[in-house]
Amino acid sequence: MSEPVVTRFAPSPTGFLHIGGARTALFNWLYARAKGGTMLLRIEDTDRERSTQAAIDAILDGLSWLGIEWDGETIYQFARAERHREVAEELLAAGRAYRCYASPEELAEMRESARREGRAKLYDGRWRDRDPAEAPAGIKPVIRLKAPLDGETAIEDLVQGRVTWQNRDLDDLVLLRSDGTPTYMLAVVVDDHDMRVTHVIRGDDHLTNAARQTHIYDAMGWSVPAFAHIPLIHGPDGAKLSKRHGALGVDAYRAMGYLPAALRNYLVRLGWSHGDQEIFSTEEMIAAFDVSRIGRSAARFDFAKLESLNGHYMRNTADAELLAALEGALPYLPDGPDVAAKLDAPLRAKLLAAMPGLKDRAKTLIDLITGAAFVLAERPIPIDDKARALLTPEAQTLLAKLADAFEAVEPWSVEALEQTVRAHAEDAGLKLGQVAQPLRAALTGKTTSPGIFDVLVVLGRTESVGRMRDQGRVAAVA
RNA sequence: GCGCCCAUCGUCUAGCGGUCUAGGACGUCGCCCUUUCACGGCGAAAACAGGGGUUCGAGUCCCCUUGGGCGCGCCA
Repeated sequence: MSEPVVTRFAPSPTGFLHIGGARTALFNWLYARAKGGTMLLRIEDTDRERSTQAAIDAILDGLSWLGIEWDGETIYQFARAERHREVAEELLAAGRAYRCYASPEELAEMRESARREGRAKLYDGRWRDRDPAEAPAGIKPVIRLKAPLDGETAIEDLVQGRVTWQNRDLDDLVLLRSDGTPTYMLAVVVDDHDMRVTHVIRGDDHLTNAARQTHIYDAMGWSVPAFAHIPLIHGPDGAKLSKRHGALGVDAYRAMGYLPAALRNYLVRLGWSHGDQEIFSTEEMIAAFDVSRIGRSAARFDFAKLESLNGHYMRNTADAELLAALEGALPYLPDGPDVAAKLDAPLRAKLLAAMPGLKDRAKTLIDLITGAAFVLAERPIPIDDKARALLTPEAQTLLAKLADAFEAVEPWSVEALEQTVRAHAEDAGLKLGQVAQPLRAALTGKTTSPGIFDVLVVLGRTESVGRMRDQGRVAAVA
């Protein structure tokens, strides 16, 4: 009965896809999926000076890493400039727009006096009804919209509610620049209309634009789409999260070892809620999502929560799948390429075996690599200071004896190993921990690791005994 | 300066006039589990910005103040 939902994500390729843009894309995508509609992607590349192919690639790459897929062909706004110009001419012909010959200096003056006199409207409309015959020679005009002078303009925002402006505060915006290129305001309206966009979901930094864009829709006699202006994401300090303030691109989150599913889950809960639910599978998100549940206040970005969520997702990912995710992320992670270079079938098998113990202790894929260092290390393995301190002469003696015992343990299993170690500890009058810690130090070079018997099993008899002998010492020598 | 938006624990949020002595999650702090570290379990501290209304009754509605944000380009 009602028309199918069409949303769009419309980034300008002047930088990477930052976290706010990623969430906007996510919301557009979720809404379209939730309503059985489509999400379109439009690259707003009309600023020829600042748009770059690198930025376009980064945005596309970021979206696909996040698992956000758009429908249909990517639309490039600049390619539609001719159509935008047409609409401007149409408006001009219909008397809904006019040529303005004001110079930059005049404009600056107008702005200054408006500000001085406390007026909202910056451009005074001096060419609005002026005879074109008075046009100064040799000056290329811009085309401005004849915006309504009185009354008010309102939008029924799906998130913000009814928002109203007095038309006397809104001036005649430029549609076409003096060089004949369309402005953003014109291009957005024409494209959204031509693309049959039904729902414009974007950051609330565009809220004021909605009023002015409404004027263009009205002038063309087009129906205005539904707006949903979502609150912005701020940095931990409450200031705007933007490129200028050190915000990160989504590629940075990939490089920090976050899983796309975790980032999606974190992002969806920033501004949107579904009762007390914190964890959402993609299917659940789609089923539960609605713009009416989006809050109106800005949120601060909290790395601690993202990290916690990421840990949750890692623990709940099957070992093989997590290993695959790790391998896929290796090219982007610090030291990742080194790991990738030495990753062969036997090593992969060891990592897989170690994964249950590793993933419980990791919040990010970087943690996973750090934790897996003992698997990756080659004899003689590096021993850190805290581990070194554990390797006292007594401990070294113990390790040597234990190594002898390990030669004979059958089978090489957690159970058999534990039995052997406990027996040794008892004989020596030591607690299990007093034996386990030096053992851990010799085997992993650290004071923390997965369960020590799991470590032994993952490493195998030869490697384990070898590492123990590297650190061990027979009593007679000491 | 002008316009618009926002305001519940440190953070993300639940709350849609009475069930709120305000719930959940992250973080913090205890305790338990324990071979380390995690994980897990249990528990604690922690918020309705302030002031006026409306109402029998306000975190929930209205107004003001304060605080924050966004916008005000021939950028997008």
